[in-house]
This record gives sequence, structure tokens and C-alpha cells, in this order.
Amino acid sequence: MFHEERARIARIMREITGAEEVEDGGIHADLATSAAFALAKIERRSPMEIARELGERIAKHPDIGDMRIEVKGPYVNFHFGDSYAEKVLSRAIRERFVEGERKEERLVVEHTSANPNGPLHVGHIRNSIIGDSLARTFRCMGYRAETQYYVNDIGRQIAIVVFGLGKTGIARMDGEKGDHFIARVYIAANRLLEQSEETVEEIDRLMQQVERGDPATVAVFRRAVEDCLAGINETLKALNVIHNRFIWESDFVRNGDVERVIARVKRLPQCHEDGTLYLDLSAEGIEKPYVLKRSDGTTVYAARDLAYHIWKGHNFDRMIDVLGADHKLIGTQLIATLVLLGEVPPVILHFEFVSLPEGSMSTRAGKFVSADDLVREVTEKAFGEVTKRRPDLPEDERWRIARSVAIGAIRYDIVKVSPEKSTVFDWREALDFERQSGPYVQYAHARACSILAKAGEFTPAYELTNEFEVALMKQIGKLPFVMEQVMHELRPHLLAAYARELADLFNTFYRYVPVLKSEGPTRASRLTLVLATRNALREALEALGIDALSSM
RNA sequence: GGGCCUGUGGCUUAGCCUGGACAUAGCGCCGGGCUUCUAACCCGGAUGUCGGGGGUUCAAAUCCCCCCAGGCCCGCCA
Repeated sequence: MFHEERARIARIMREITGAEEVEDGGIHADLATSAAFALAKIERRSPMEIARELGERIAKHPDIGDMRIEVKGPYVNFHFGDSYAEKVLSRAIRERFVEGERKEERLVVEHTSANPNGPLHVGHIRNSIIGDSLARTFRCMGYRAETQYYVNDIGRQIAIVVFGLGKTGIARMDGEKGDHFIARVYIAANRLLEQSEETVEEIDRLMQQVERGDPATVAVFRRAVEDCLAGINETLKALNVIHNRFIWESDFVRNGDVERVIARVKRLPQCHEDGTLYLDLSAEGIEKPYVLKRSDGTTVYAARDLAYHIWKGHNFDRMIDVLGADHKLIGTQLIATLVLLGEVPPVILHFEFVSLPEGSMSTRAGKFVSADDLVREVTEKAFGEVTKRRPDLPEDERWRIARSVAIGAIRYDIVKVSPEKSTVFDWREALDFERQSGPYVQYAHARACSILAKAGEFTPAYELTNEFEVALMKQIGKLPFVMEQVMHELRPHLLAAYARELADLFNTFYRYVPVLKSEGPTRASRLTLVLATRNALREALEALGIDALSSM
């Protein structure tokens, strides 16, 4: 595997030069080092001369095996030896390719956690897709990763919904999803809110009642949140997004955790109570006060979030939160406070906003493209494409494929962009199933499956005879390395790029290298390569939450 | 006004943290390829002041400083 070879060179470099200087060889080699430049400065000799000596010393190292060392100017290049193909392919054709031994570390990935005041829109699902892909990658690599949706069921937004349910007279339509119904109520309630100040007081009163635990109010809140959440969950399921648990914010109020953490916070010297209860974190470099209680004694989201994270910290070894860039300030405040309390802070992955061509999205203003609309449109387009290509298939089979293709297109389209980039939602791109897309990768997988289905039994062999086969095998060998990178850097888009490159290489191989028509050990080797490719594609797609179709 | 993020061919985008050998790919454009394992495919071509300016370095898309443009945040919302 690539990561093992890389680690080996790093070790050898460390022994010889004292620094683990290894880099990707790009088009020149599998791995390379430019350590000669740094040494040239210290030793005051030419980098070429040093590279030459370095190359000789590395070549003599007992651990170098059959790796070929090549000195090119100031660079020392490493080319994997003949044994590499068998190392990679014999491993990749196993039932589970990347998964190593099971890790004991317990992870919790919190993602989506959208307020239950309407359906998920194309901004929310960026959170879901990044978070779900991350959790899946951890699981692929043998970690125990639980995903949680933190349900804000007692915030101001929900109070507005409850108020609206009583005042607007809006009723749920036949067949309407709960989340879409709640959104209509929420939007209408906000209109009323803009008109009079008394309504604001009414909402404050609702929030006080629910926090006190007034049974009637609690029941109305609960019902509204459940209706909305049922709709949201349906959307998430359609997107292959899995939440292991929904954690209700109000539980931390009811079980006393919130009061307990407030009591602890009060003992901190940074805590102040004048009107509101807040922390002055300016010594931590945060100028904005971190308010935990309103002047009417009710808690704000921050207080409940603190309790939630303390609970997570006690039940998991590592916490990862996926949050929008708008949560950066509050995220820093949360982390600083947890540290002051001697608790474990989460690692927060922030992603930048998705906007519409006409401006930013807003549930309150009713300006958004819902995930449900997106899924429906893309599925219909996909159904058309499937029908065009496979008119022979029965209709339900075509719909099944279309759904998988649509989710592949949507998830890939979103996950492929680095999280720190803000994006503008574009229907044309969302509906594109061509080269840099999920369906493109799914298609490569289906082609591999098709060959294997026609091949019958074969004994694995590892004799690669041309550049197409070698390039493909090398890309397969990188999958564990890429997944490691995704876990360390919390950047699932790297996996999307990897999968696309793997599909590229396979498609080229497919075009130039006949498999079923070849014979003897060549045929066995090519089938081994196809099987390895299928496994690598399958596991990469699995980590991206995209169905690995065997036919499309 | 302050903070964080972003700025790479007409459009979208990788690389930036961890500086190195001709800057990644897609769309679009031009030209080819289905009597060969699914053409949601493949091959070739044109297109780049890596926002601008300084600096550090043997070497800068990558590090530092300044400026410009866009997004987000700066609530007793979440």
C-alpha cells in the first residue's frame, strides 16, 4: 500500500538525514525527496552532488527492498518495485479492502442539527453530506463512529412555530410533509411578529413556560418538533444520511445538566451576573461576552450546548462537530469555556455558506431550495437518462437506479468542493451526470461489475503488462492513504477527487485493455485488477454515501 | 469599524496548513472515436498576469506584510 511505502521511505530518510522529507513524486516518480536542497545549504555543497550521494546511501539501505532509486538533478526519486502490484492487489481483492483491525476509540460526529422549523434546504445538506461522509470514512477504517443530530426543541424559533400554530390558523394539507407544513407556519408567524410587539412578549412567555416544564406547553412544542423532524428524517434517509441518535436539547434542561453546568460556570472568575449571566472570555482572545442566561432567567442555546458537549465528552473519546461558518464565534466560545471547565472540547469542522444566485437563503423569509425539491428534480432527470439507456429494464428497476444515480449526483456535487469555499447553488451543475460527477464514478463501478459477472471463476494473478494496468493499480494502492488523510484533515472532498481519478484510470484501462478476450495469466491478472478496482470504487463510494450500483 | 473565510483559463474547481521538477480536473469551445467487456465512455487541440503590489528564500499558487473584491460573523437568535 502507498501509505506503507511512504512511511518506510520516511523512516529511511529520518535515519539518513534526520528529517522525514518525502513528497509525492508527481509525474516523475511514485515518491520523491528534495532533501538535497536543505542539506546543500548546511553542507555548503551543490544539491546535485548531495542528491547523488544520498541516492547511493538510500539504495544501500537494507529496508529499501526492490524499490528503484533514481537521482535526477537535485531530486531523489523512488519507483515502487515489481512486488508492489501483488502487495496492493492481493490486499484489495479481499472482501473488505481498507478496513484494518477494529479501533476501540469511540467517536461522535454531530452534524446537520438544523432547527426543526422547516425542511432541510440545499445549505443544510452540505452539513449533512460532509458530516455523513466523514463518519462513513471513519467507519470504513474500522472506527466506532456514532452520528448525532442535536435537536433544538426549546429555542425561540420553535416558540415562534408554536405561536404560529395557535394564531395563524394554518392547517396541514393532505399529504403534506410535516417539515414543509411547519415551514409555512413559521413563515406566517414571522410575518405576524413583524407587526406587533405584543406577539414578541407572547413568545417570551411560551419560552418561559416550556423551560419551566409546563406540561401543556411542553406537549405542543414536542408535537411540532416531532412533525417537523419526521419530515427532515425522511429527507435525510433519501439522501443516504444516517443519524444513529437524535439528541433533544430539552433533555439537558429536564435532567438538571444545564443547571449543573451553570453552577460550575458561576464559580469561574470569568463569570458575571448583571441582568444576564455571561462569561467574559477576553483573556482567551474572545471579545464578545458569552451569554448563557437571559435576564428573565431562561437559558439560551449556548448553555444547553455546553451541557450537551460535557455529556458527549464523558461518553465518547473524540467529538467532531460539523457546523456552518456562521457558528465560528460561538464555536470558539464553546471550546474556550469547556477548556476553562476542565472538559474536553470538540473539534469543529466549519463549512462556508451555500447561497442562491439571487442571494442568501432564509427559512424565515421562505427563500430557499428545499432538499426534497432537489432530490425530486434530479431523480426525474436521472429516470429520463436511465430510460434512454436501458429501455429494456422494467420501470421499477429504472426508478431504483434513478434514485441511486440522483443521490450520487447530489452528494458528489456537494462533497467535492472543499468546505472552506462558499458556493452558489446551480441547477445546471446539480443536474449534470458527466465526468466530474457521482454517476461517472458509479458508472465505472457498474462497468467493473459487468466484466466480473461475465468472467466466471478465476485464480488471482499479479502480472501487469502495460502502463494502463500499472497506473490503475497504483491508484488503488492509495485508497487507505487518502482515507487516512480525510480522517486527519477532516476533508472528505479529497475522497471525492480520489474516486474520480480512480474512475478516470479505470475508464482508460477499459478502453484500451481487453479483459474477457485476453487469455491465460494475462486474463487472470486483468480480472484481478478489475476486482480490485471494483472493491476500491465500492469502498470509496460507500464512504461517500453513494450507492455502488452493479448495473445502470 | 473589527474578526474569520475565499479570490487559480469564459464558467466551476484541485493543489495552499507540511514551499521544490512542465499548476489539477470538469463544463463550454474546436477536431476525432460505438462490427471490441454498458459511449453516463475514450482520445487529441486551443485557452492561465495562480486578485494586485511588496517581502522572505537557492526556490513562492503555497510563507509574511499592505491593498482590492466577495461571503460569513460581531443578538438576552441558533
